[in-house]
Amino acid sequence: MAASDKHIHILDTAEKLFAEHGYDGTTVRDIADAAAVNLAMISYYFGSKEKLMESLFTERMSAVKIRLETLIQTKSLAPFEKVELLVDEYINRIINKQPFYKIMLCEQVINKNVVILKYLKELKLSYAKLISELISEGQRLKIFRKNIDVMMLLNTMTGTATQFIINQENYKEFNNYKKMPAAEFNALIIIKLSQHIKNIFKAILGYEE
Amino acid sequence: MAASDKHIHILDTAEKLFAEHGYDGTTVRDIADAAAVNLAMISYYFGSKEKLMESLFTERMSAVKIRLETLIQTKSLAPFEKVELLVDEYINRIINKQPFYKIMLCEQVINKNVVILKYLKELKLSYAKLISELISEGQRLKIFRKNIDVMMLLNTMTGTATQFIINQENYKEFNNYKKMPAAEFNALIIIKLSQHIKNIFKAILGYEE
DNA sequence: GATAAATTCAAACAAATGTTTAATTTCACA
DNA sequence: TGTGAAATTAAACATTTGTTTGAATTTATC
Repeated sequence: MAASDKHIHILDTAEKLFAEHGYDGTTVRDIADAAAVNLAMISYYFGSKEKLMESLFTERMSAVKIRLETLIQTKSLAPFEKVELLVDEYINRIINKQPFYKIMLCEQVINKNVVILKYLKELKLSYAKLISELISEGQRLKIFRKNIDVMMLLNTMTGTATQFIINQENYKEFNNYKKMPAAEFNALIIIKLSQHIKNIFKAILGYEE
Repeated sequence: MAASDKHIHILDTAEKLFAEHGYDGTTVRDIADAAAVNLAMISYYFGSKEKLMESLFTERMSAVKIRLETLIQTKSLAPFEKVELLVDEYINRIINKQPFYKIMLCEQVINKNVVILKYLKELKLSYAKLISELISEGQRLKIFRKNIDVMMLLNTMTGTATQFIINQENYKEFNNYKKMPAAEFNALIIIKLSQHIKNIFKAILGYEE
């Protein structure tokens, strides 16, 4: 296995374990064993457990950051189309990257790693500003209602999705989805979640399609 | 200090630390030091770190459980009044008990302690069933729309509130609440959150006051 | 005030932790 | 094919971890 492949392999393994048992609940030995590499390789490649975590974050977040910057440039869409695009992309991302979003959630509660927290804060504020401008534009065009609490709306989007991930097994049980194959369930849930959030956005922003 | 007082004092201290640094990120020595009791007292009182955590959970959840059982009995309110009462109570509870809800959040992500997970699952399903019946009643009375995804609606309530807690400092910064005293901010936010969730419920359930 | 039970304490325990070491192996390239 | 850098390894390192011990102290009960 090439060095860069091993690097990626360790990150993938660590992600899985951090998501399952938390950062502090995962030992460097756990990661080494699961990735089938020597214990010392983790220090060798990443420097430390903490830096491995930071590597994982910057690696996984870079795509999000780039996408955000592209979105800011996009001019061709109407405000409500942009909002809905944003919802679709977010739901797709969180459902397809559940382990990472679990880690992110815990990391936000346990405010320990300042590097990660600063990184997350910047990204969040960028997002809030983007949507703020988007909504302002819609308000100028008289499509959106006035007095929108942008962050509260974002909390609803991210919160609903996050809570869904945490609550997934209960959801399956309650709605008799237990037997459905995982891929099919994921596809279904992406549609359901997106629709649910868009309905809420419509109701709060006050637009019709 | 009486034995039962010390018991409570240790639980309170542990709650604070678990919320700040997570279960695995908090050592028994951290708790003993912060509570100003001897290290051995924690084993003496609770048996183990794990059982201390379980004690904290059953202690904090018992009130919720009792309240839920009372709500199930309540007959005098209209369905939409019951729904709104439920929202109000939930938001009040989560805002006033933030540290505990942070712990609960992480504990759900990191599915380790089976005792706690089972406890939480039962309570959640009870809640979902209560609201399910509530909504069915509203549907019979033609007050609520048909085809409501109850768990998704609950995810939105708990998710929005949870996300708010996590995101609190960013929210303050973004909305210029930095200088507001904590008590005043909490009071304000309880109103804002409740109103926000109730608006969403109204839109999705489709009723008017 | 004597007695026994409950509480408190410093110290010790073994196991687990993140990290480093120093020797060995692998591999690209001349 | 020989050489030096990169990669890999088992072992060791010093701390930290949850828990226990056994003696000392306090408290409650008579």
